[in-house]
Amino acid sequence: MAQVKNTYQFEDLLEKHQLKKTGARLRVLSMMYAKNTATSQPDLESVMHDIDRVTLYRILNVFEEKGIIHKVFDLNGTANYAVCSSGCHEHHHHDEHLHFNCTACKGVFCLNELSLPSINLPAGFQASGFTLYASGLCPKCSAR
Amino acid sequence: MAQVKNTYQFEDLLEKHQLKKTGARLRVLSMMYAKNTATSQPDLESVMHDIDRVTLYRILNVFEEKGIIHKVFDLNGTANYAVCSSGCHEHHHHDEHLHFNCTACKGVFCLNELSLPSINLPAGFQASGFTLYASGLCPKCSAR
DNA sequence: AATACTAATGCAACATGATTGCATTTACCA
DNA sequence: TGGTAAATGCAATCATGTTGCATTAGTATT
Repeated sequence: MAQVKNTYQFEDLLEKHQLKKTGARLRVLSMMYAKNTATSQPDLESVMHDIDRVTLYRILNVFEEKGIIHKVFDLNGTANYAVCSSGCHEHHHHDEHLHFNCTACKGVFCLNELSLPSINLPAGFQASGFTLYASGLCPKCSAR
Repeated sequence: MAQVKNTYQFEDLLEKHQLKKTGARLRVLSMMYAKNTATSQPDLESVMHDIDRVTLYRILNVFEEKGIIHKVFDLNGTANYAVCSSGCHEHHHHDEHLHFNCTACKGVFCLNELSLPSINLPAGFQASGFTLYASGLCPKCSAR
């Protein structure tokens, strides 16, 4: 879901994680918080032409390490990133929700409101995290 | 699960799908049926040095189209392929089972015996397929 | 068994995303 | 307002995925 924030809140967020408040990081944050779908690095590159690919790569990496965003792969296996819900902490992500891949618009939706039912694994398997993927049509695309 | 088959059965399998019985295809089949984890193309390349990358790529693609194997992404977003269970048909995969990624040995396990609980999606979303991913330690790695 | 036809393969080349090293710049604290 | 470590930009490399085309090989037919 889109979580509206202003620049001051983004600055606080960076400060909280001991990250310097740079223009690139603030722009990435504002873009990711403004949309309700996950964002791939190519998505960011197509908008922020003046920021180097490697810089974006490292921004996404450090945001993931700090628990600000989490990574989710789309149907092509390319990494997408979405703003974490409140349950995320550094080095301990809590993205056990449903990731919906729209086959038409290629959007990746994080449906945080859905909780996963408990799963019993076969003997010997020790799971540290679950992620449920669904593919199909998102509301906009299915309305056509 | 490892499904033991002999060469004649692999030839029948290819014939059934109107695919020519070539050495490369038979070797890929025997390797994939022999193991109980999913196989990436780099895995195949590291063993079958004499077969071209592109050939392996196309073999995996045609096997997936025919419903012989199905694709599953590992934690790095690279494609892995596993032998389909009985429920798979051409252009209509039935891989709605649990995919387990071992963070230690990097193995990808398809746990066909587990069926997914039913999921209620938010209004507007129309799902055509589900896949559940778990990450953690497989039996061998957790035993250490 | 020889032939012909189509599918399958190998090779070259290209595309995209991920990743590292290093020099330069910038944020921020003393 | 410097000084310092972090952040950025640039160049380069690697891995995987993908297409086109010439050659080879499987298979059906005679």
